[in-house]
Amino acid sequence: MADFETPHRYDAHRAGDIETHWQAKWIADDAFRAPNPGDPGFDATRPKYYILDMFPYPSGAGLHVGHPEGYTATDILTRYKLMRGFNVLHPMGWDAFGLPAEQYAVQTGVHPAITTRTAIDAFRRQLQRLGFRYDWSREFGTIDPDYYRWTQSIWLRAYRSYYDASTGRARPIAELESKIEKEDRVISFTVDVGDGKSQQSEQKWSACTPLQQQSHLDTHRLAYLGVQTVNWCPALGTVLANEEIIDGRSERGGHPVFRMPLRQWMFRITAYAQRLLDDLDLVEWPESTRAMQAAWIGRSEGAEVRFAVEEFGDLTVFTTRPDTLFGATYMVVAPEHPLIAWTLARGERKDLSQYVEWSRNRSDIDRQAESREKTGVSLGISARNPATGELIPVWTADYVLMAYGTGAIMAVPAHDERDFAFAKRFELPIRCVVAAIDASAWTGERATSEPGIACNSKNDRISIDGLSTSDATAKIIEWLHSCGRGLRRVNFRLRDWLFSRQRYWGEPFPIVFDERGMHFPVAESALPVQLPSLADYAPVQSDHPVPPLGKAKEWVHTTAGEAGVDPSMLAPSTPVRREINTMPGWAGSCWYYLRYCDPKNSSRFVGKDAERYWMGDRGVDLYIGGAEHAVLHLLYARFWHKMLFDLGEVGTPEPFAKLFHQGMITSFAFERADGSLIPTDGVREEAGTWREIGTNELVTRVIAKMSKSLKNVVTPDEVVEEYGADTLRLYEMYMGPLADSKPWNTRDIAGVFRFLQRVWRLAVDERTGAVLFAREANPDIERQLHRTIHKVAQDIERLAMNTAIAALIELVNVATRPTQMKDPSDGGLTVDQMRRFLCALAPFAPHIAEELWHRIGESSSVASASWPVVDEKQLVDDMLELPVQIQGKVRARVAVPSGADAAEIEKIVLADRKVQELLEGRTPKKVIVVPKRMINLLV
RNA sequence: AGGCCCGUGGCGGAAUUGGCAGACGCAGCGGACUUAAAAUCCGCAGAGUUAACCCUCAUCCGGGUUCAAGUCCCGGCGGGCCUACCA
Repeated sequence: MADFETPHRYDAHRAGDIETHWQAKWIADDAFRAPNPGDPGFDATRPKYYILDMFPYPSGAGLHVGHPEGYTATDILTRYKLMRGFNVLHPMGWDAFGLPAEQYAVQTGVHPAITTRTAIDAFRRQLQRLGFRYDWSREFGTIDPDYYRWTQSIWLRAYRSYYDASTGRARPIAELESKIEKEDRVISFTVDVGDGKSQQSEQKWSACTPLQQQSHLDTHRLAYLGVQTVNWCPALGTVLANEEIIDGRSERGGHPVFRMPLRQWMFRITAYAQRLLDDLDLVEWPESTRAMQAAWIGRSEGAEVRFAVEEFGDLTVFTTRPDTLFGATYMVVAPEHPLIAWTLARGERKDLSQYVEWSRNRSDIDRQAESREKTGVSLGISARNPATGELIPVWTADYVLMAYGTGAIMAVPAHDERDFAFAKRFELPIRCVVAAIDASAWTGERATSEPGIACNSKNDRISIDGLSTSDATAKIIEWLHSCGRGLRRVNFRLRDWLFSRQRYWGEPFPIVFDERGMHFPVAESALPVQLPSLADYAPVQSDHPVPPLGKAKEWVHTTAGEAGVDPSMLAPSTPVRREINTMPGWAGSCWYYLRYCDPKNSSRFVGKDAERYWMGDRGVDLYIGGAEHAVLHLLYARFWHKMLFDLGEVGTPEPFAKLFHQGMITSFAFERADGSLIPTDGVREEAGTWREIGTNELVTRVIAKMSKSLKNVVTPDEVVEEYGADTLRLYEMYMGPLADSKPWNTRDIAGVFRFLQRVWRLAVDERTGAVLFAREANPDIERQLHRTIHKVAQDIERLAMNTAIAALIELVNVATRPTQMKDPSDGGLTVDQMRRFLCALAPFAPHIAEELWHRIGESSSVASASWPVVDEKQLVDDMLELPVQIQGKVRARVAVPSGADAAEIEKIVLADRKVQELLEGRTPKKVIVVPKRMINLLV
């Protein structure tokens, strides 16, 4: 409350008035619009800067104070870069399709089309109240048909493309098709044989049915229909990508997930595995994120080795340790491996079929719960070890995964922990074939997987005994190759990306099926395929996937002409059914940063000129968002971008040049002696300690995530109400380093609020409202002003907003007039100094800066001012006080001219009376001088 | 279990490249103003010792490299994140 004596004080009410006034004015003046090349007002002489916040997912709960942290940082940088003469693109929009919105809708009974719009409006309102300088004319949501029309279009491009391994890039599949047709190649394809089972077959292209031809092409398309073992989550009523599963449960909701084979739309992201790995070198990303992506891609080098099985043929394994081949005493195949079906077909094997059935129905959680006790069953057949010539037994066990490598392994129990545990459990032979480097004897108590020296590894034709692991590996691969039993191979952990979801709230696929089961794309001109409005959109909880779109019967069953299939592919009257799966939540966020460059374009997903200009040579200049997207979103978006790059649609190989993760904003909670947590309102403070209300027991303050149950959630709205948006922005940035996780402490907010009050008082008389200036510039303040502006600029560039603000506070503290000062023009800043100071403050606290800027007589916006020029001469002192160390301890300080070189400094210091006293007549044996830093005397 | 990151006053943090540890803010203490309080302004403020200066100790613990270590290296302890049968 403004005191009656100081009616012109900067308080929460005044802050609110100032902020809403300027926010309305900025919007009315269209001040945030960033023109594109060719637009009026576009200045081609300026360099571009594209700064992007991670796509927010507007939830019904609205913003909490964690959201604006990254947004405030990008806003500061945006405003700063504009003042530095850049054309800045800083857009905002909404990622609004997907599971959370749909689940919220199911819970509340309100259609997701309505709940998402409401949530978006609330988010936008809250963001605008903080004064963020987004170009709102570029705003869109992934649920806008004008947007998802292009999401579908890009998907179609992937559908129409294949990865050409010879050139290492994506190309139109029509090229592949005409080549196969011309050469009339023998092609392989899958035929359904009923019962959901299928078979591989092959013959010449010309002899194939169109369905068989399509089945073959599907094995090349980048977006393809394939049968995969999927992660089925009955509770969510949908399948999930591997990336969406944590500890065997769904990332959202923590429901159990089961594996089952299903025909689904996939993305051939594995084709890009090597490039996705290699190009991590092109980007300026946090090391931890690059490491996580590399680990997810999971490249391993090794060999493929073929073991002969009587009558069946070759059983192929992948191994990273082919040098241990002589130690392979048994083999294991995954329960889903074709060898199992083959074995079962040859005769009744109840134990085997029971094991396979049991392991298939076991969720991943069960597997983990049972602490990895190895289970398995022998197939009762043998394979020949190509190195030893021995027949070794073949087992099946669920510790071998069908989805990795070939789904089969050679087991080397002496040198692999898992194989060792299995061999012990089932009493299988263990043979040491790698001796330790230190020549210590193998104890047989545990597997040794470290590299060493090969031993017990020779036959009539080859010996690798005595070779190091790497030499032995090279030699055995060469030998395997020469006798046709194996070859060098690189394997990736990355698997193809499952892109279908059995949910309602997502982009429909632009695809239809005819009665033969062939799929046909919807023509570009017929896009978007609109999501039909469904009253009952709830997922169907069941043991088998039932997509809710199936309920839109009239929409599903249509004709090729109605659906928009090119008449040259299918006659318009042909009855077809639409694809009823939808795309996953990730789809829309894979390319939104491109759409921002040219959001209204109705003929392309992004205009070429706009894309070339804003994306430049390296893509988005700075991308800020949470580390939780380190793998999923960032990997998917890179993959889409690379496809578009190959197809000539975008100009950069990578989408995001520089990435930065802001830390999490946590909160305080209180912990009892037994470790249980107490909500914030159940505790009172008493002389620096905290006691639980009621029991009066001492509790300790701990850092915890903000959560409803702990009653420690803080929303931007309440902070804005109490202090204003500028204070909130300042506090969020002042808390600590942007990258760190830091606790919200409501008590500390007062500090930055008081700072803004001092800024205000520096320029405005609180009693009269008159503007105040110093009559003349104080040279010390002038010097510090230059230094402050210099430091603020440097700190913003490295996103160290906290120290930039500290520098601004220091300056204001120095310039503040003492209460006793009778004539305000005896202190403070001159109008010219005030102008420059406000420029430096404006990126952080744009509203108060704008208000004062106008009060001191400026008419245009402070945001369009140029960043103040710093006089280099003001940054250096004439004299420096150097610490003088004797034996490495600071004992004195000596003033030296700042330009003095080492010899001069030594002379001055040794001549100093205090130094001579401390030396007591001793002569230094050694003198270390670091100009501008310190001097160290050793006696 | 493995990989990565982190550990600085009562609290949030600063120290950008190995060079004066603790900037700035919160909380605290003292003073000025006031009849008084709030607000404001001016100071103090790592710990020990001291009237004060000095001095000693101090960046989780223990070693090491260096003229010099919060910063680099090795080994512990504590916390966080990621991965988790990937052959």
